[in-house]
Amino acid sequence: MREVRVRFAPSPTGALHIGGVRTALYNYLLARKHGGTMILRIEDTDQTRFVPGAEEYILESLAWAGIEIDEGVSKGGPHAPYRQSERKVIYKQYADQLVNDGKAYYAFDTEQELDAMRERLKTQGSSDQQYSSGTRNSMKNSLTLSAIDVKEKLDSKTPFVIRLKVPVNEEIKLVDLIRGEVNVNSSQIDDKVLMKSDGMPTYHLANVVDDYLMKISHVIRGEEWLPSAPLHVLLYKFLGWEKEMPQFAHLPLLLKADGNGKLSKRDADKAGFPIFPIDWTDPKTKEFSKGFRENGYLPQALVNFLAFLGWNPGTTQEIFSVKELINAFTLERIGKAGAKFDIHKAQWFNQQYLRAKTDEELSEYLFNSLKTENIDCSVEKAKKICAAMKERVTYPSDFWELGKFFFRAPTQFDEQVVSKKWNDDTTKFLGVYLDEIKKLSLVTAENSKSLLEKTSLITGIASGKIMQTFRVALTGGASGPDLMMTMEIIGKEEVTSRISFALDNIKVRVS
RNA sequence: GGUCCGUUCGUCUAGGGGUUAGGACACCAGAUUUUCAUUCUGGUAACACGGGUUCGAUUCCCGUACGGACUACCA
Repeated sequence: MREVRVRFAPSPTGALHIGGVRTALYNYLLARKHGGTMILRIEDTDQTRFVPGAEEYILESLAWAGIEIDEGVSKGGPHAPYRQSERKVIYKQYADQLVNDGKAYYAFDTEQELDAMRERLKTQGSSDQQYSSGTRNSMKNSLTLSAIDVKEKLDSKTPFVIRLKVPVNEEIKLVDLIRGEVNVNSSQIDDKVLMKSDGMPTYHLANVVDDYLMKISHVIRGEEWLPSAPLHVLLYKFLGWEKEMPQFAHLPLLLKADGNGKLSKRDADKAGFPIFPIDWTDPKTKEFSKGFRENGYLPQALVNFLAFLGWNPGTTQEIFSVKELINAFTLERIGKAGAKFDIHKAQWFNQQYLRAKTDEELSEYLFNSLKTENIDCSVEKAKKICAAMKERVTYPSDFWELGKFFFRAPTQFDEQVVSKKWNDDTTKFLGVYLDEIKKLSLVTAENSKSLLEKTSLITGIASGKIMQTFRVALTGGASGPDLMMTMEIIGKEEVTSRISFALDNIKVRVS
């Protein structure tokens, strides 16, 4: 097997879609598995779609996800530059070569003329309106114009593009590592523009030239490129690079969770989950897109989730560290069908990764929230809270969101529980409990528990009957972690004042 | 419209000519628990359809349907 060199080649036109992150991940996994090289190339040949900040966004997103770049933009390397806009002269050279070899030609058609051609074909009922072997002879190009005319146009700086002269009726075979053999007849392919009138190459020329020059061994990209892959094969052939042609692997698409179709920001917004790695505000439209990072997803969890969208190891193991992923990953085990993006599973992965952390690591998350809330807390207390909350959080912010009551006495009480279960037994039980707890010097989970039993004996009320109202009195909410531990954490002062407050403020509803 | 790609529980998927079609998420139920959650146990639930080939097809082949991608001087 030749040296593995793969590339992730996004264009800086906005936020990096989560599907792009998965593509990058698979590239990265393959590179790491074979001790190869992961290259980041920026495909910015469309100047009209360039969005400032997008490249930085891509870099930051990949770094956050732990996808390391060995060579490329921001990193440098033997094949620099890695930004296509900076490689203009290189592409021109190969485009010229193709023209000289008779594999490509100049075309001078204006936009209006192209439109007219398509319109004409349409009204004729033709099934395709492509600029191809069937139409090129009726257009304005170096194939139909005299050599003198062409020279004159070129000299007078008439805008032109260079088009590939796609042969007629030739079977083009392409072996895709995921889909197997794909055959396309060349008559189906149009005379793609290789060089645009602004002197920039199109994606097709640029990616083939760069992949060759950068010695790419595997092209792993989204399925949307499959239809143009035969064209790329043709280009390799025409350029004389057939032997060095990389292997192709076209990844199945990420689809929306319900209904059909490609996963879009619209759908994600509607369902309330992100589809971009990190927050992004479009500098032009000011449109905001939320990110997985800011929404509390751990990068490892997201990576694990993403890896399983379209790939699986063939075992029942689901939790994989990046190292394990690298080890287990093979292109052969990538599926063919599109995968629906179900955020539930991502949440589950997030929970799993959160739970695997130590109380100490977890308390960092809590401290983050406490800092913005301006609340002081000892490390010991934070760790205890995290230990108690660990099994019930999905996101790091949940430690605060679900555990506010550790720091703030309730002012409101769960309506449902109060109206259903708050009764004379509750007030009686809590009254006695309050008196007893005041006698303790320190409240621990243990002694508050035995006090519970003691109070039960004194009052003759089973503790089970009042536990829910007890919790509401203490925390305001109907559910939460172990109550005794909660009492230990908030301490005697808080426990007594909260019980008193509840007793004074919750009205008994006579049923 | 044309070309290409795809189709196993609701979702991610394993499997593969003869299986009780397996796992995970979600969902439901029971158990545990001071509540909720956790945990444990159990359950509902799938081979798109029609033709072949075959003793036998969900698996192979061909169609159909459905879905998707592409069809720009965008990537």
